[in-house]
Amino acid sequence: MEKLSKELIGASSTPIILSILTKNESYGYEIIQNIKEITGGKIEFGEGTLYPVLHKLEKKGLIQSSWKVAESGRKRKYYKISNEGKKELKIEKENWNTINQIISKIWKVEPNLI
Amino acid sequence: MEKLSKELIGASSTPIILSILTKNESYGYEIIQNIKEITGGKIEFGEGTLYPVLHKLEKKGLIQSSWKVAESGRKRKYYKISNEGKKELKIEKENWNTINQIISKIWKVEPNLI
DNA sequence: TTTTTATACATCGAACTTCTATGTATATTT
DNA sequence: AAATATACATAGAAGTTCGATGTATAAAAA
Repeated sequence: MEKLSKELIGASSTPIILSILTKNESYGYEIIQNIKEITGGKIEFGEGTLYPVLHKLEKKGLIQSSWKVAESGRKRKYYKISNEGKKELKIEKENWNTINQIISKIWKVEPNLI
Repeated sequence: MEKLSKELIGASSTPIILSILTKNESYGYEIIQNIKEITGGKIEFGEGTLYPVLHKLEKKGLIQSSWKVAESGRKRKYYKISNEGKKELKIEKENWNTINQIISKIWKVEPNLI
């Protein structure tokens, strides 16, 4: 089992990013490493993929950014989740449960709530 | 809980269609009704959405089509799954399990195999 | 009988997505 | 001094969903 399909990546990227930002503020480059780590390399975002997603989420008001200077002296754009984003994450979780119930039924196995 | 997001639809459309065709041959219009029924209206494909997906799957060799005339006298394009399609469905199921384990972990609940 | 609805296929263009490539810049390591 | 890692950003290619539109025929309703 290798890398996941583009479609599955697309469906999971928003809830995964919002979940990460629920735990801590973070910035693009770190989020990429983080996702790679927690998925055991099964999801690897390129920078050209993740940054536009972050911009989209910010534009929709689900996350907010602010430039900060790290101890290293490097500038980083930190993102935090907004209240809107928390609501959206809740909806996304419900949607994920729904689709799981649907495909569980189609594949005739027990549905699994997440 | 209403209709599912475009992304989730996109991620699930291929496995759902292949699963339907694993049970019986079917044709576009019927597949649309079928999906609407088994998902309780949560997934509703428009014709302009489903037909291109079927064409794509056929082009990739996952399904095969043949025109037939129904008892009603109506012409229908029936699709059946190919061996390639069966292999693909297996992979898609594995991928679905993988992503479920990943997001289960992220959301800190027990992982659930489908 | 004429009109409407349901069935059945197809394509187009708008909007959006992912991905690879490219560009810029700075800190750290070799 | 050079190479690598960190950090952000955008552009263009390819692919997707979706509503709109078009064609055609069978069944149902007016």
